[in-house]
Amino acid sequence: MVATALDILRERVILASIKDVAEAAGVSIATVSRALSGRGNVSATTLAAVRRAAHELDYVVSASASGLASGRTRNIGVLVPMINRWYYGSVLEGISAALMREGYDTTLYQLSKEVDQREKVFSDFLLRQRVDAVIAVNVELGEAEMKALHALDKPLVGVGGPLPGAPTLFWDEEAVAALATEHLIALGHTRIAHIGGSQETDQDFHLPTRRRAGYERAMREASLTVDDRLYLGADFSMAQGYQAAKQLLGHPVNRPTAIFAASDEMAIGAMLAARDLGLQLPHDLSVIGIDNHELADMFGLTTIEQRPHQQGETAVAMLLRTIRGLEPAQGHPIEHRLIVRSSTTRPPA
Amino acid sequence: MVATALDILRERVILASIKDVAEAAGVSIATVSRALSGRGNVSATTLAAVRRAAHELDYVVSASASGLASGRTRNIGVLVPMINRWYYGSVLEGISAALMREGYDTTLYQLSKEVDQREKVFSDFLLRQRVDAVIAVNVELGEAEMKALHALDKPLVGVGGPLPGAPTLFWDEEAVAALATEHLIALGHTRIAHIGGSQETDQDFHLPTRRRAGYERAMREASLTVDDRLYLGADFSMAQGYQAAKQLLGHPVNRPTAIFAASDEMAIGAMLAARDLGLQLPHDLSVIGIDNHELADMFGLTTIEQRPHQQGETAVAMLLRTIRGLEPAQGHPIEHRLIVRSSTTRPPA
DNA sequence: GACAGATATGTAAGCGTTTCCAGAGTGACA
DNA sequence: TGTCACTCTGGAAACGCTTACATATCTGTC
Repeated sequence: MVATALDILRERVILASIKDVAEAAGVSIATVSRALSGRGNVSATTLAAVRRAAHELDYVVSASASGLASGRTRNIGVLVPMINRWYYGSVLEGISAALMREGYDTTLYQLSKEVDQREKVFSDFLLRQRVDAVIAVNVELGEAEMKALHALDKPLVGVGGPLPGAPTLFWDEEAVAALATEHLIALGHTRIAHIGGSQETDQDFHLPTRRRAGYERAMREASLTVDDRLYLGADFSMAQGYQAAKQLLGHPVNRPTAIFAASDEMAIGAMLAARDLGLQLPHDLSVIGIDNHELADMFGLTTIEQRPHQQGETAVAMLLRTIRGLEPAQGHPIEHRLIVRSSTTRPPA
Repeated sequence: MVATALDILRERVILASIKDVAEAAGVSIATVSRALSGRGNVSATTLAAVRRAAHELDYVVSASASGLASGRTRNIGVLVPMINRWYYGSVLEGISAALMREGYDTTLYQLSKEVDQREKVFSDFLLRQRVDAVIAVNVELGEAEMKALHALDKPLVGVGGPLPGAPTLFWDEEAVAALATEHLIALGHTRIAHIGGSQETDQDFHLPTRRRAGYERAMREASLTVDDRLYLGADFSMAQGYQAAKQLLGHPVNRPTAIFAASDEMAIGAMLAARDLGLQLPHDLSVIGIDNHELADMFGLTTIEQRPHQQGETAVAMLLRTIRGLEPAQGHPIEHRLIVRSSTTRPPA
């Protein structure tokens, strides 16, 4: 019988257990466990022998057995409301890369819109004793959910959203929004519109409200009137940003000279709308967004940078401090940075 | 001492074990296991008693213990090259939602660009016996990696990329590209440019090459000459699509009347470039992409739809068939659909 | 050279399940 | 009434580790 390429693939490996390693190295299984896990004293020669045996047998510790015996799983649960948006994808990439570097697995719990599915995450999935800790990304939790999370009695870190009772990496949303607005004010704009969140988006996370508050504060501090007709809600997507901008710019009276959008995607939508209306950018209209989305550079969009990948990495670092029993990390604000590109300029004379 | 809101959160739950449930229900632990897992015979009354006891004690089976004893983990490993792109995020959402519905956890293995990290996925992470099966999304695996994957001897399903020896959900890339090209030909175009992949992108997955082949086949079948000057490589991003289109359209001689881009993002970049050059769309230039990206609708982009969320769901269904011991699913092509919007029209007279 | 303290190793008791096996009970049938 | 087949249940042996405890060996000190 001729071995085909596929036959070779089928070549199956019998997994070695700690016992096999112990025999091969000529020591007890307790010593193997100590040598490989780095807990307890092992002489240098024994350590070397065990390592070599383990390597030759392709031994990898069984997660179930180790987890059952020790209560540690080397696995972290990550709670996200969705995955296929640039922000969440980037945070996840950061988290997953950092965890892998530290030898941890990442298991993903997407909080579905379907209520019973969402409930199951808290009542079943997280209770299976599969994770050592939880990172919650930008999720607004109900009281029962918070209780369930804390009842796990496992380290917990929040990213983005507020997470009562747990260290959280948060953006000072108000300050960020104020900064964006102040940038426009400093350029001389007075009629500044804001495209923020809608009723709907605000239920998920209160961020739009806080950004709007920052915008209004900056306006007032500059003694500019806040005109409700210059506020429009949208769902943070490019398409709705486009719609909202058309609405704002199409009105014959008192057209704004600048738009502050609560996300880069909406800001880009606004730029496209202005162009379609025949406005010259940035001469006739300045636009600023928030995120430093990967598309911002291409559109020359002035924005405020948040680095989601970095946030994911930082959250992992905070979590590991706690897991390793170091003084637990404190929640703290994420730094932000204004990136000025070509989409903002002085208002037309 | 007054209980604050945070104190309430700290209220800790002692986890019940199967023994507690057995005592509460007045049966043996073996019976509880049978009742709750649905394996083996249990009388209706016993079943009810066990269920009630389990519910009252908030009992959830320990993943480690169950995994150790049975070898089943109720956890699926998902291999992806990256996360923060619309396509991957959407596939992941589909996979994760479908798995959760079935009571499975999803653990994420992002194949890093760093070689040693990538190697660790195959040599350590996947061998920890933490997963029951693996879904590989659009990853081009080396021979050693394929061997490692098959050596796990666990069900394996591929999405997108080719996965020798495992059922794969794949796109007929050539047919899709040919269809896009034929759409333009049918409208009367003869000078059709193609923006495809670059050397670099092709190393990751051979998809750009196959798409180019489809384009050339369609051209030849229509007796049109394939002009190498009408091919440009890019990295599938909007920015590089923009650059490539500027290059193609800026040339004074023999400007193409249509562009087929191998991704919607590149196609949108091309549309923006054309606009910036003062061309009237779609009159002066037709553009077609591939993906039906979430932005395609807003830009009126004609495209060929692939539904990544759906693909994720389907992959899970295929996997579960195998896990459950049903006749394992066969790999098969994903259906595709031409969606005609306003970005394509007849060439200028 | 005796002894304390540190270091290295082995023994064995879990960890919380699943599942094989045996035995008890039940009903059908001759 | 005895036998067989079937359903239901419990006892107990895994599953592959970690770790408390006991023991043995090695330092250095006086």
